[in-house]
Formats: sequence, C-alpha cells, structure tokens
Amino acid sequence: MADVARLAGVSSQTVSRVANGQTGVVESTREQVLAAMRELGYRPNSAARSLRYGRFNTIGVILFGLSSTGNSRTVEAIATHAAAEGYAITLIPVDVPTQDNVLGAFTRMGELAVDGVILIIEVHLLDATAVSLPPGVHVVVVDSDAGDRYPVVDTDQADGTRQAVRHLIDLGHRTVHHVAGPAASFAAERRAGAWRATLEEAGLPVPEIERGDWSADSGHRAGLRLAADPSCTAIFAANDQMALGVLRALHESGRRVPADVSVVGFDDIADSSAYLPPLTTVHQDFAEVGRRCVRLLLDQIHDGPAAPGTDLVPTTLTIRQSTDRVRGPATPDA
Amino acid sequence: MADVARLAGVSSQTVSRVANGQTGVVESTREQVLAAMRELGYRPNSAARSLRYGRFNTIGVILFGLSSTGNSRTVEAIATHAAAEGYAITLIPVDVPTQDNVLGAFTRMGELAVDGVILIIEVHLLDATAVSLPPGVHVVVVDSDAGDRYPVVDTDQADGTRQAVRHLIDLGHRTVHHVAGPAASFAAERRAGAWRATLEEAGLPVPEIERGDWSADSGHRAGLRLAADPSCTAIFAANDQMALGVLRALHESGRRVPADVSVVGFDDIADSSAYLPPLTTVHQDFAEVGRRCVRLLLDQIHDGPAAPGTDLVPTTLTIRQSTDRVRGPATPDA
DNA sequence: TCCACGGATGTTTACGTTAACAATTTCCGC
DNA sequence: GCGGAAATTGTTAACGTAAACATCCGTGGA
Repeated sequence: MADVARLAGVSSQTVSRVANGQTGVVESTREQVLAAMRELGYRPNSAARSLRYGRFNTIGVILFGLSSTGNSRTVEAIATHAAAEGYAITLIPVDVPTQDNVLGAFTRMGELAVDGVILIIEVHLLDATAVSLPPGVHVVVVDSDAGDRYPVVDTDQADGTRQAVRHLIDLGHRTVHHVAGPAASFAAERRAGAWRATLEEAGLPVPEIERGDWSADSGHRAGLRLAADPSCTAIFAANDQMALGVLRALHESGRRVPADVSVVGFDDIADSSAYLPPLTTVHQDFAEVGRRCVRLLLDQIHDGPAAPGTDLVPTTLTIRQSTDRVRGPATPDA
Repeated sequence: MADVARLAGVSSQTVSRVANGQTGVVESTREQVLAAMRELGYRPNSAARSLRYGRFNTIGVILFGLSSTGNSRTVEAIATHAAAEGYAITLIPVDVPTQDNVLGAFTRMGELAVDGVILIIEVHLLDATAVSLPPGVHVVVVDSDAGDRYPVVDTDQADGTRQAVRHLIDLGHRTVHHVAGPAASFAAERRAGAWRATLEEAGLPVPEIERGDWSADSGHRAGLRLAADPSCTAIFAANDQMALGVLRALHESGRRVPADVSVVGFDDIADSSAYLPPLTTVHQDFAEVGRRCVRLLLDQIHDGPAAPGTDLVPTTLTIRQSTDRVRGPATPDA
C-alpha cells in the first residue's frame, strides 16, 4: 500500500479511500491511484483489515462427513447465502466423530478467523463438548436437539415421517416396517420415534425395527430380512440410499414394488426419481436449511446472541411409483 | 493479550512465548500465564498473527456445484489433508458458471485471506479469465486442460474410459454406445474422445453419441432412445447417475441387463453397487485427487511456483453385474 | 571479589490497514 | 480581493502479535 501511495504520489490514506470506494477523492487522483494499483498488482491485505475491524467476515462450518447426501447441499446453500452477504465460509471436517476430534475442531475453530460457527454434527457428541465452545463465538446448530442451549435449524423430521407413514396407512397397509439409520444419529432416532408414534396413534402394531447405517448396502441387508417376511407389505426407509438397497433386495427376492410391497424413502435425493421404480420419498429442503442457518448466524453476529430454540423447516411427501394400495395378503397373480 | 499479561504480572512478550510453546519460560511463570489465560478466556487473534507472519494458513477452493458427485468427496479430501498440515480451507462456490461469476470469485479470492487456490471448475471458462488470476496467488487446477499454464491434478479419464470400453469389447460386443456428459464439460469431452479412440483402435464402428447432462433423468431419456435400437448391446455412460437412468430405461423397455445389454458407468459412487443390477463402473479415487492437490499447492506455497503439467491419478475398472458376454443378436430366450 | 556468561524476562518495533483528526486547497459570495 | 465554508489530502495512532534486541539476574570460575 505504501508502494502504491509512493508511485501515485499520494498518502496511503488516500489509497485506502480509493480501495474502499469512499467519496471525497477527486477523479484525477482516484485514477492515478488505480493506475498505480494495477501497475503494482496491489491487493488489500485482509488480515490487516480484519485486525483493524475486529471482524473476519467469515463463517466456520464444522461437519462430520461432507459426502453424506444432505450435508453437501446444506453446505452449498450456506456458502451461497453467506457469499451474498459478503461472508466467506471455512470448512472444518471431522473425519471420525470422536469427542477428541470434535473438541479439536472446536479448539481450532476458536483460534480460527471466524465470526461464528455453524455446527452440522451428531449432537450426542455435542453434550460433552459443549463446555469447550469458546464463549465469544456465535453458534447455530443443524439437525440436533441442542435447542435448549443453542439456536437450532432442523428439517421437520417428525412431520416428514408422519406424512410418509400416514401415506402408507392410507393406502391400506396394516402396518409399516422401518429401516432405521444408526442409533447414534439424532436424525435417525427422530425418524424412528415419529414412525413408532404414528403407528401407535393409528392403533397399528409396531414391528421390530431394522437398523442400517445409511448406506445402500445396509438397506439391502435389511431388505433381504424383510423380504423373507410375507406379512411385510410396506417399508419406510430412513433415507433414500437405504431405500435403494431395499428395492434391490425386494427385486432379488422376487417381490414386486409396488405390487407386493410399497417403499418410501427420506431425503428426495436427485437420483431417487430414477430408481426402479421411481421412489416415493420425503422431500427435504436442504437449501432452505442452509439459508436459515446463515440468517440466524448473521443476526447473532450483528445484533448479539439469539435465544435458543428450534427452527423447523417443513418437508413434503413426493409421491412417485414405489407405493400403491395394498393387495391381497401375498397372493401371487399366477 | 495485554490483559493476560497484566493479570499474570508479566510482559505481553512472555504471554506470546507461552502461547506459542516456546522454550525459555520458567515453569512457575508459564503456569501463572496459563492460569490468567484461562481466567480471561484468552484466544489468540489469528488476524494479527496472519498480519505478523504474512501467511494465512488457509487454502481457497473455488468450485462450481458442490453437490455434484465427485466434488464433495474431493473437497472433503482436500479439507482433511489441509487440516493435517495446519491449513483451513475456504469455500467459494460459483452457482452459475458464467464468466462474470468466475471472475467475481477470483476477485473475491484475491482479497481473501488465502495462501493458495484450488480450482475445481470447467476449464472452458478459465481461458478467458486466466488473465485476472492474481499473480502472487498459487494455483492448482483440478480436472481441466490448463496443464500448460498451471499444475493440474486430474483423474486419468482416458485410461479409465479405455478400460471400460475394452472390457465391453473383450466381452464380444460389436460396438459400444456412449451416453456422454454435456459438451461444455471438459471431463465429458475427454471421456467421449477416449471412447471414440478406443473403438477406432479396435476397428469397430463408432455409433452416434447420446448427450446427457450428468443427471439420471437425462440418462433415462438417452437410454430410451438406445433401447429402441435392437443392435445396441453395450452402453458406456459417462457417469454413474446417467447409467442409473439408462438401467431404468432398459428395464422399462423390456431389455434385460446384462443378458441383452451390458452397461458400464464412471465414478463408482457409493450407491452404484446397489443398482439393479449392481453396476460395473470405473472407479475414481477422489480422495487421492484431493490429497495430491493439497500437496502440490503446499509445495508451491513453501518452495515457490511449480511447473505447469498434469498429474494423472489412475483409475480402476470395478466389475459388477451389469456387464456380460454378448449373446446372439437379439434372440429372445422364449 | 569480580567478571563473564547464559538464562529469563522486558522493550521496541513492524506487519497493513483505517478512523479520527489536522492541514491544505478550492471555491463561492460579497 | 477576502473571509469562510466545503472539498480534498495528509498525519497520527491503534488494532494484536512476535521477532529482534536490550536488560536484568544468578551462577561459576579466575
């Protein structure tokens, strides 16, 4: 900057004024400065700016597993909306969600150049580490039950599940089997809980749960077990990938979808409309989740801490071709 | 820091020494300082550190579309390896890849607190904007043909394609149809080119190309057209999602896979082993791509600019159940 | 006893920027 | 032509940190 000032024959303050587009610089001077900037390839030093302003214009995102379906879309939405507000985002992935690693991420985040943090992570781990969250850092949590301590943005898991299970009940199924996500996952537990509650409300029997790990392969294994049960005519999988595995298992076991068994997924990932058959599933609005996260966090940064509480993003059931009215109890056409 | 020094009754320099774990501080003093740090909740200001050191310990990643299959895994690998070296990563997503937007991302990146940039983007856009890349910033490009100007890390698209097409030829297919990605995509063009070259080398006819846009739906449309051609017995799709669409189209058209038609994909995404049938596909090592990116960039940051050139990450063909020996020309079993 | 030495700690300075204030120039109306 | 207001430009200081150098102290050897 001093070099630019010297070359342009002005003071560094004038250079600063030009760099920030402030008024009060006569046109000829401004052009001289701009020319000098170009010649020297001047770029403002954001570290010095941050130091001066006490703000970084950066949001940190701590997450476990970027590749997992929804996360990348949420992060993308966060990044897009943050960019629109002049904020960059810094990613801290936690590869294995041990407490130590999460704690380490917090520590690193604490030393990092961020004005606030968005946490996309299994909240079970959050409990023990809550103490170590740097006090001055603003936080928004995604998909968790930390609603009593932090502002939370979450998909309305319960309502989405209810829509899915109700849809199957309304089609005449006598009960709905559930392929759940891992017990350690908060979202999985919410979906399993809502599935059970919806069945109980309807006065229907609650079959034993099948546990998967979100992967298509685990869905396939669960699907093979369910396919062996002739009374099983409706399956609600906790995500689309496991539903894909279920579809394959049913196909391999000679049970037709939706003629013999109806299947519903959760997420509405891009491919689910191309499954065999196209999957009926609960649509999650990841982009909206990201949008609300950014807004909540920026509100905190600008206006001070926000009250804890949960902001639920609604879901919609997308009906495709994997669900149908129930037919006679396992009566082959032939 | 000054507060900590006051509370501990030492100078700020001593606090700095303790904060950085330097030697030459007697144990009793160190503990006093640490106690003061805890009491005041002291966290070092990274902006000031960056200013002092002239480095940010941050890598910028510019990309178009985080949700696209491979990108999120590449980014995850980049983030993980960068973290291992003490670098954070800052994400700049470009939602619509117009030149203006890319240019804007560069400008923002230029003002951003990054020591280097990894570009994951269609290179066609890079051409025009190359001029505006800030000269002092180190760059590594992923999946592009900028090998004459920047260091590039790329999956070995050509070899992967050759393996896929050869596999089908070796199974006795008389030719291989291709469902390509969008013409604007560099990776799509590389795969299409290698597909054509491999067929020509083998002296086989080159059928007309089917264009998709990477989505399963576009693969479905292309698949319906190919299914109508009874001479088509082998299809190479430029990615797994389009292959999924092709599988559905073939199923709907009553053509069995792999009995009537063999299908090969590209990417080996997590779900492809759960397709109907499990998909034979070219495995891409996204994690390795990310790893090499980080290494190349850090080498530049530490040792000065690297020579342009392309670093190819090998691929392997994963054979599953969607490919089989060719049977008689469209002779139904019945 | 005194000096040299080394370890522990303090002081000064600079990193690049911008707010606040000061100084200078320009312009207008009388 | 002059006073004064407004516009333009310059000067100073501060943000938090750490390198470089300075100072202080105790220790050990001559």
